[in-house]
Parts: sequence; C-alpha cells; structure tokens
Amino acid sequence: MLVLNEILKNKDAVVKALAKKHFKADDIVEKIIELDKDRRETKSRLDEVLAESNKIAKEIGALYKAGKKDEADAMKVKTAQLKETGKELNDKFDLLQEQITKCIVELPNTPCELVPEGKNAEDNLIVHREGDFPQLPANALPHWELAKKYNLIDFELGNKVTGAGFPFYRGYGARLQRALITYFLNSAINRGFIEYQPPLVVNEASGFGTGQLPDKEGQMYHCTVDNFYLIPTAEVPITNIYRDVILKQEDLPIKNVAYSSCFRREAGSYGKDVRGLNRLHEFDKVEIVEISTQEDSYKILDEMVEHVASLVRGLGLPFRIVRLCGGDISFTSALTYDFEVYSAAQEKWLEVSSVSNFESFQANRLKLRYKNSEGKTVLAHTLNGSALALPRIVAAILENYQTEDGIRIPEVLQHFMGCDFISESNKI
RNA sequence: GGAGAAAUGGCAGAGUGGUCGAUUGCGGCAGUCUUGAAAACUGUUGUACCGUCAGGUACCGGGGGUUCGAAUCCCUCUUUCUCCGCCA
Repeated sequence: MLVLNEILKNKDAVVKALAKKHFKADDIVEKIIELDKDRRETKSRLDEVLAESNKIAKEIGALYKAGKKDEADAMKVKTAQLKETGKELNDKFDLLQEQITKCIVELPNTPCELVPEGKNAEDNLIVHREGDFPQLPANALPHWELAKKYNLIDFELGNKVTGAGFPFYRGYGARLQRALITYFLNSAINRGFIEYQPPLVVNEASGFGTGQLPDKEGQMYHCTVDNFYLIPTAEVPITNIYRDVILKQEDLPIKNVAYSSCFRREAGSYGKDVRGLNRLHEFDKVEIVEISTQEDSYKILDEMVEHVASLVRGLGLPFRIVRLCGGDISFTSALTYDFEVYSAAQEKWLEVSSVSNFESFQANRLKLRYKNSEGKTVLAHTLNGSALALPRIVAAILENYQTEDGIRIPEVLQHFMGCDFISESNKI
C-alpha cells in the first residue's frame, strides 16, 4: 500500500502516476484527504479528553494519599462525562483510521517513469532479444506429445489421482525437473543468494502481508479447518520472514532464493492456453527475493534481470525481455520485466519469469523497515523474480531440443541428468 | 491431546493498583583521562500519532473488561518452556 503522508504531500503526482495504470484515483485521494483531516481533529480532541482524565486521576490519587477520602470521591463524579466522550471519540478515531486504510488499500502502486504507456500486452516494450530459433525436424511435436512419446510426463494419471493441472513427472521427466531446480539454485547461490526451504502453507496474516489477501482469495487453495493457504509462490513465505521487522542498513541488500512448489487455482482459465504444461495448478519454481535500501533498488532490479537472463542463456533458449506497460503491469509493482522463451513447436512466446521492483509498496503493508545511515527508520524496498518457473521451461526445452529420434539435453543439465539424450532406445 | 509455568525497552532482568515510559546491569552514543587503544569515570540512549511552538496522547505478547487510575486485577487468544500421552 502507498504511504499516507506521500499521498497527502504529492496528491497530484500520485493521481497522475496512477493514470498510467489506467486507474482513476482522484475521487479516492480526495476522500482520503477529507478523512485524514477529520482524523487529525478527532485525535486532538481525544488527546485533550484523555489528558484531562489523567490529570483528575492523579489528583484523586494525591487526595487519597493525603487521607481526604471525601474530596476524592467528590472528584470521581467529574470523570463520568469525560469517560463517555473519550469513548465516543476513540470509536470515531478507530473508524476513521479504518476507513482511511480501506481507501489506501484500493490504490495500486505508482509506476516508475520507465513504465511505458499502454493498454495491454501488445503495448509492452521489448527491451532485449537474444538467441536464434531452432531448426526443428519435419515431424516436430508439441511438448505434450513429446512428453507422452518418451514417457516423461503423465497428465492422465494426474487427472485420475488429483485432477486436471496436476501432472506426474516420471523417469527422465522427473530427473529433468530436479536437474533444472539444482541448476537454478546453484546459479543463485553462486551469485550470493541464501537458499531457503520455506513452508508451503501459510497463515492468513502472511497472505495479507504480501497482498494476496483479501483481493486474490479465490486464487489460493484454502485449508479452512486450520485457516491456512497453500502458497501460490515462494514469495509469500520468503517475504513474510520480514513482516514487522526492522533491519540494519548494513544487512542490506538481503538476497534470498527458494525452491518451492506453487499452487494456483487459476479459476476461470480454460482453452488452448492451458494445454500441456502451459498452465498448471501445481508447479515448481525457484524464486529470488531481495530487500534493499531505497537508493539501491533499481540497481538491484537490473542485477536480478541479468541473473535471470544468464539462466535462460545457459539453457540455450531463445528469449526476449519485455518491460510491462501501464496497462499490463501488476497492481503492486512499480516496474516489471517479463522474460519470454520461444517454444518452437507451439510457435509461441511463453512467459517464464517476471521480475519486479515493488519499492516500498509491499514493505509498507509488511511494516518492513531498516535504520538508515542517519539512524532514521524508513521503509525498505522489496523486489522479487522467478528464476525460474519450471513447466514452461521444460516445454521449451522439449520442443526446441527435439530431433528426429529424440531430445537433446542442454549441456548445463547433463551432469545432473546423467545423460545427454532421451530417445526411444534409452527411455525409461 | 492433558497438566503446569511464563511473555516487560537492542539484550538480560526488576517491578503485583497511583509521580512507572517503567529500577538496575550489559550493549550503543557523546565526553573526561590517554601518544593511540583498553580500563575507569561522567552524561546520554525506544517508537508512533496530534500540535506552528509549548506541550500532549498511546504503546510492558494480541484483543476485551474491572477501576477515578492497570505493566500490576479479571476474561480471551497467540506463542514459548517443563511434565505426561501419542507419533514420523
């Protein structure tokens, strides 16, 4: 959520910035200003009443000590009215506070200047493109056919045991997953990230902390008996480590990496986009999360983008980096780069990573702060990115690396796979 | 799952109804001393909100209550520890 004082101070700038996200903010901002004025007045009056009550209480105490019981009892009468007005003002203050928060929570994060104008994905800015499209054999197949042919992934079995969108990986398919996870984690560790293995289930407070709740409640699997949620990304537990935490400036930047399964209900998405591995309810992902000072966050965003690029490059997949436009960028993000790999048999660009700087938007909600060099406690900046999401990478590898009689394995994975080629003759 | 104990400032740890925002120690910061450092000594040291200032208000795990007045009493929730049971 945005910071109240910033909204009050720079209301025109906030309204203008949010217009880029096609969000009409002026009504809400006006309402916030009005509510806040009322809140300040109420607070002043409440404080006066409390001060008066405290004063009387002290006098009564003094009288009791002096043994003047009658005078003390007489004074008690005075407090009844004060107590009542105090309670009224207090209730009013709480209500106003609540209403203000409710308004602020409706406001998306302000996009940074680099975010291009635009309505939808077509207006995103391609900032980088790398790698050549592969020459596929004449009998090239989409990955779901290849997965079946070489016994790598069993979608039907997933349907039987759980439901659509929960595939089984087996044999070399399972090994490929494990190889990718290891490759991604090792690469991050080599860049100084600390590896975490988080819980896959979080409580309600954590869901609020990273903003999944209350808006995206329907997108998460909910264990109602214990009021737990299955995580849609490791971002949720990893970022919530720092909920209500005050860090030291010398702790920053914090660089965490976590592999986790991710669970998404994906309510409402059907059709050809969900074919095969393109969209699943449960999938694996390695996520990087960084916490930085306010000054360094954009430098760190660039570093994260470079790290993700090195992963895709290492796998030899053609990819492009797009800077999301105002209409396509998420509610919480100030600047986002998406990575798309080209999946040659489907002839489609598949989104495999999304790297974002949230500036202080998440930190404000999390109450994640640090003491800066002047000793002042200020909000930290948070960033995260997929590095990387597995299923679409697997899809692209299967499709792009297929030959007439098998699937080659990218060199960086061969050691973890224990083979360099999957074929009819060696399939498991 | 059952029984009991506890939760206080950066940390340790007092405080069981009124000058307690909280004794004290450690740590931190500033100073004295010293060529420098250490030690010793002296002072200082939480956060948020309201107010132009003076100042005021709130905060002793969270929430509610009793009282003129709550860190202190009551209820409730959470967490931690000890014991018992169960178990990978």
